[in-house]
Amino acid sequence: MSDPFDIDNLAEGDIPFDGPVENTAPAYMEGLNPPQRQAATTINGPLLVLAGAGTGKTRVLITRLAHILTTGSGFPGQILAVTFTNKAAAEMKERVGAIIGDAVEAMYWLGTFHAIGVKILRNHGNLVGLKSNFTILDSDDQLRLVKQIVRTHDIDEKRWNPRILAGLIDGWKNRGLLPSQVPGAEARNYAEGKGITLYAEYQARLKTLNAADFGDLILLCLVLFQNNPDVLADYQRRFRYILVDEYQDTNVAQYLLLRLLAQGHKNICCVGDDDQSIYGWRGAEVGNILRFEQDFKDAQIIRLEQNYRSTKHILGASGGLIEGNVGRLGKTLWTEREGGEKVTVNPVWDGREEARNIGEMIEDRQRKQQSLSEMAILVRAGFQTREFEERFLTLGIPYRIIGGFRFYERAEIRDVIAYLRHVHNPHDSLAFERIINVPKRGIGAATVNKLHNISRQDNCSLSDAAARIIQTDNLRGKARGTLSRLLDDFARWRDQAQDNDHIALTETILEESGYSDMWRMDKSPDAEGKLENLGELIRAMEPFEGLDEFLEHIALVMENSRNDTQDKISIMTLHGSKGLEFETVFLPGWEEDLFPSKKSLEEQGEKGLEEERRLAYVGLTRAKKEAHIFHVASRYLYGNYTSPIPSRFISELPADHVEFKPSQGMYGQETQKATAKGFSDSPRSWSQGYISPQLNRSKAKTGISQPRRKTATTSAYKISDRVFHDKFGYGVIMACDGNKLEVDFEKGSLRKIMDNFVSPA
DNA sequence: TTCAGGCGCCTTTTT
DNA sequence: GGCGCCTGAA
Repeated sequence: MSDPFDIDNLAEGDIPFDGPVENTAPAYMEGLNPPQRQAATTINGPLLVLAGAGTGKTRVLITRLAHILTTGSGFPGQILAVTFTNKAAAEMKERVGAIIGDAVEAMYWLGTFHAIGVKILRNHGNLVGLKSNFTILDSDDQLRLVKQIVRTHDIDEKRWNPRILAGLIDGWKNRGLLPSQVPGAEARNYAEGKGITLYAEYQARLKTLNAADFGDLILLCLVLFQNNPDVLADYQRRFRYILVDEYQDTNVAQYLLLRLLAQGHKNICCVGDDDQSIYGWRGAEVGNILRFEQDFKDAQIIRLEQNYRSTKHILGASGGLIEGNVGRLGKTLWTEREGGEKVTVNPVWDGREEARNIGEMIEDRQRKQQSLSEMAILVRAGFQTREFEERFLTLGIPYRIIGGFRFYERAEIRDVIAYLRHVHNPHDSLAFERIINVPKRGIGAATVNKLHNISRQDNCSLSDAAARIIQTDNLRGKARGTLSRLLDDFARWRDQAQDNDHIALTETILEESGYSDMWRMDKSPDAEGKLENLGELIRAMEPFEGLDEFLEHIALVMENSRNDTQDKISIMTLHGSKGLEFETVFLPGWEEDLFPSKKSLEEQGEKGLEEERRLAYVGLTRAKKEAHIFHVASRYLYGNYTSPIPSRFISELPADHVEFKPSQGMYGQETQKATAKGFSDSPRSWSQGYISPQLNRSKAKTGISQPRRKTATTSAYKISDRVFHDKFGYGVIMACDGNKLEVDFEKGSLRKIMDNFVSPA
């Protein structure tokens, strides 16, 4: 499907830096191969760079930016550089800075789509009904607001879950559709046609709240530009060069925004890989990349196909797999590297076996001096991580789970932020509602309902409503007093906020509101951790100048930036692994229904299957040297044992690049290929040839635990010491054996744990 | 208003 | 099997 002539044709095109510059190529160009160099220097006109996995995409992006700036073709402020994550934006800034120095600080328009949307709306939001200090709602706030609206409409929430509506609204916004533009047919998707009305109401409500949700940050920019050609023209003039990373992940709204902005200078460069588009389920449109040539006249396309990451076998296996997708732009990755091991397929009995086998392989590689940070376990779904965690805790293999709960999403953190948000902006009713009865003040649903009614009637904020109600007899006794006190508290905190010491302010609020006390009194095992998190929040606030900056930061950056330098193996979802690379990659759970995900196939059909296949492709291509696929015969899922069949993706792998491992004695001596038929046709072969876990465990003991025991030092802990564990909380040591402890945890479990996983308490 | 027990769901996730 | 959400009783 790939067209090898493309590159040749393009290479002979009129590239400004052919010839003379070749000899005097600046240092930052060194080491780029011809297509990479061409991608970095073709700065005029629309350009699509199709960058396969591991082909040096980031390098090209950085070089291109450096090239534009050092040749004086554009000033830092004239470049719009868009990424999808804050992490990617930060990395880009750092690496460009390493080449061009402090000038990178002037790259005001380098950031995520959303961050750029915010910048535009803070300046011109008044043209779309937003004051410049508008609040950014996260998905939690968004859902609460949707619920409120649904409830005013007498809709059966059982039948029409507000979450569905929130999802629909997101989807519409991703496609750049205002309530008036949603196709009528789609109204039927929620509550017999009320969907669009509710969407309209939701938008109206956002305006009263002076708030925007994530989708609005793009959608309202579109509206702004469509209705105000003069403002658009300004931005079109300003953005001399536009650069978009991970273009395959753009949604329709983002694409439309780019297209508007690019009409000025038409110097737009999009970099992406259609084979790595894995976010279709949240609105990403692969079509954007497939259509680039039609949408941007005279567009050039450059393919980066030389892979610098993986061995031939890994490229062969992943390349063969992805060929199963139709409608690709097509690339054939190649490498100069020789040798390497085949991708292995490992049938095991169940999830515990899977974790045990992978654990052994990890220890094996550790003994061969491979560091843990060069290994990763990539799973399809979050729940798969548990089995590995448990196994690694017993083995004492340090691990790191990437993704999962994020710091700013924890309830206690969101509570404190709600206090701060409401101090910062008294009209932030969602924040006010969140903490109006946290800690418990005796202001329950009945009171809040009254407040909502007033707020709707008088079109005022919730705290205004509160201020009004306490003047009346509408609310009596205790509630009236506490509410009045709460309003006084906020008034006082707002005064204190004038001092511009956001840290002291937060500490005051935590104490005076009784929030810290609430957790200090709490007897539950995680209360301690919650208090620690509050401390961490205060620390996280330190780098910021004031409350404004901090709130803006956390609205857009939800990730936990705890740095952790210890050598650990990474466990993460396949989605989370995009853009990363490891020497060795373990891919457990390649079974039908789990991977490809049943739900994805049910909802999206062939389209869903192709996205799952791309996910498999992403997983395999993370590996530099080794990729090991696992599938089980018995998977414990939602309280039931299931007998899955191996993933169809396994049988799609080209045989030349794959080694099918024997299934741990389950088929006797015979090395059997695990085709999709393998297990389902002969379920009995599992029970017949299967070595019991007990047997295997004793084998594992002699093979694995022994050398570990030799190096075991005497633990600093002794029996009856109290300790704390990140996951299990507090406990008391019941037994010590070298550095292995047996701990009776207060949450009720008795566990064997390596001493470096606990701290004294 | 609060808390306990029952019901239903259960992929991926950034901003 | 377990968590979160909602409902109903005190």
